[in-house]
Amino acid sequence: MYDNTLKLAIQFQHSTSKKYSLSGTSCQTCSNENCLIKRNLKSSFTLELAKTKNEIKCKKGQQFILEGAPVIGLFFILQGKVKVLRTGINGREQIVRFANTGEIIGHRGFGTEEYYSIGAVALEDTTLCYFSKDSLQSTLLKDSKFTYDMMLFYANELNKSESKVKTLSQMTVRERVVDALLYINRKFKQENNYLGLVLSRREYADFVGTSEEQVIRVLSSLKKEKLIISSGKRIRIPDVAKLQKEISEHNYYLHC
DNA sequence: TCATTAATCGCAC
DNA sequence: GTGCGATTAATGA
Repeated sequence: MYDNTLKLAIQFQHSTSKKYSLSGTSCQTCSNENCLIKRNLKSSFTLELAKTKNEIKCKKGQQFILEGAPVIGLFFILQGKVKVLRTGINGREQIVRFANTGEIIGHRGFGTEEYYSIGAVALEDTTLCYFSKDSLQSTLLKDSKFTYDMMLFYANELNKSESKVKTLSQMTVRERVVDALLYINRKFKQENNYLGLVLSRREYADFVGTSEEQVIRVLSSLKKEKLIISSGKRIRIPDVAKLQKEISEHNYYLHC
């Protein structure tokens, strides 16, 4: 069954190395100050790495990492929003996390893994910076500061994913939905507390691990209780502290 | 506008 | 809590 994905991945690898040569934003002029590469540009090794950057443009809804495809490198989000998912039981998708501008995608597949264990889909038109596995690997071997920063990043990611396990296993559906709303709010904050990321009920369900119906029920009761304000897919949290109280009794103060 | 897709609700289990 | 199916709302060609 992986035949097709493999073929696609190879095609993809081909097109990224040929068509999208060094163009667009260079790392030096990039405004993503929290990007790992950007932060380490003082090093000559990283500067070398920055030169190998490829830019990839993704349309909304486009999948740029296929589950089970061979690992070809690492992606940084130059601009856009992405969901990272894994296919679960019965082919239902489980959204592992969301990623915003400046974040890294595909790092789990890096190193010993041969194939990506996750898929990634652009949630809006997104521009990615792509670095090949080889050039990244040689930089990591030479530049200890960069490697150290990567390690911190990995440690942090692991911490988050452990928190997520706790959330899923110990909280009720309602609490999980509230937690998800607060997470999206923290991560994709927008003016006047509107969530900066619009998700379908299905996507909320896939993220918190329930059915779409459950999400709908929780959201409409939250709306009745005036804890959220929503019109269609857009959701607003009028009082973040009040919503936080819904889960703070658990003392499990969670992922960011 | 109309057709397709998503959201909602009620109901049985 | 879960899952189906009917109804209604939203979206996009």
